[in-house]
Amino acid sequence: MDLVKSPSQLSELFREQGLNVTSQRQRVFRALAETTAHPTAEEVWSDVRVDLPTVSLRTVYQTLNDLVAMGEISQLQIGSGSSRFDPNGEGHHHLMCDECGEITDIAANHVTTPEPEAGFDGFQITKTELTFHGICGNCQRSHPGRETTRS
Amino acid sequence: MDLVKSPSQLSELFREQGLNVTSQRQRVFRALAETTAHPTAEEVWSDVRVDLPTVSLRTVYQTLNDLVAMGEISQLQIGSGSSRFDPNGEGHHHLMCDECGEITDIAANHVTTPEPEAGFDGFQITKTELTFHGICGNCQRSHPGRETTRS
DNA sequence: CTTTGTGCAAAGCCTTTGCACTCGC
DNA sequence: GCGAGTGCAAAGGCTTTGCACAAAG
Repeated sequence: MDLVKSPSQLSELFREQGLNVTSQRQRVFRALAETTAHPTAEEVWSDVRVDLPTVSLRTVYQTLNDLVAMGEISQLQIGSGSSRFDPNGEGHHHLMCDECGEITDIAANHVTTPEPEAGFDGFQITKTELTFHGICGNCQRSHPGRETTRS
Repeated sequence: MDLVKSPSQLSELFREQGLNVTSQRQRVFRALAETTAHPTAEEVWSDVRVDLPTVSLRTVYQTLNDLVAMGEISQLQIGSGSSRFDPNGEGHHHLMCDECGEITDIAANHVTTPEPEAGFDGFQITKTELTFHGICGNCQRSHPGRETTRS
């Protein structure tokens, strides 16, 4: 059930294709292995920049596209905004602040993942993702209690 | 814990503000009461058009904006794409096809909703949303077994 | 010297709104 | 006649890519 190979496997693959394995590319590989379930290009970028602050978004797209071309990850064109890229990244859930939009990851083992009863109309479930909506600590501090959550 | 008033309450409110309650507006109210947790304007539109096929997206935006202005719903500018509007809409979960992006609702009682253990860093959870990712029946039929889910 | 990376700017797409007009009460 | 609704088209924002040049091995 893993979809994305480890950074070293991907490196190997790149070499096989005659592509150099640069530090930027390796860092993208790692980002894909470590980040959230379905990151956008920008999320990958921001993760990569932790270690390589000068990397350009252009390069991230490039590498992501290369990976898509090789069939190593898939590009999901979903809904409105940006594409999301699909590595494995099992075991993440989300805590999302409805106020500021910040998303925090939660390790899966902090929560019991429910199993739905059987497939719905032939739907084959590959991944279960939990999103807890609410107000993050920061936003709660900013304003005592108002519009978004009214009591 | 309900955030959005019932259609009739909202109608009343509109009248109080000196605004007419038209069929379009009422239908938007109902859509907000019935639809998914955080619908986009377009999702509301598409729901409304079930009954009022000629309604314009413009009108939906108008009504939604009115409601936001009156503080009855909140507009969440999250991530990249379109704003989402926040009514109550408790009790929905999602089945999302990673292939075609189709989203199906599941009634909450088909699934046991897990409770996370306590708040994470002061995060106050107001809503738990489950998203099952996978491949829908249609997409499975389209191609026997390939890239997106590899075995 | 060739392959990558970079930065900017433009292309393209999508959501959202402004405008001018029509409709219904 | 007035408040609302409609349709279109334009504005605006965002993601993604093309290009020309710089850097690295």
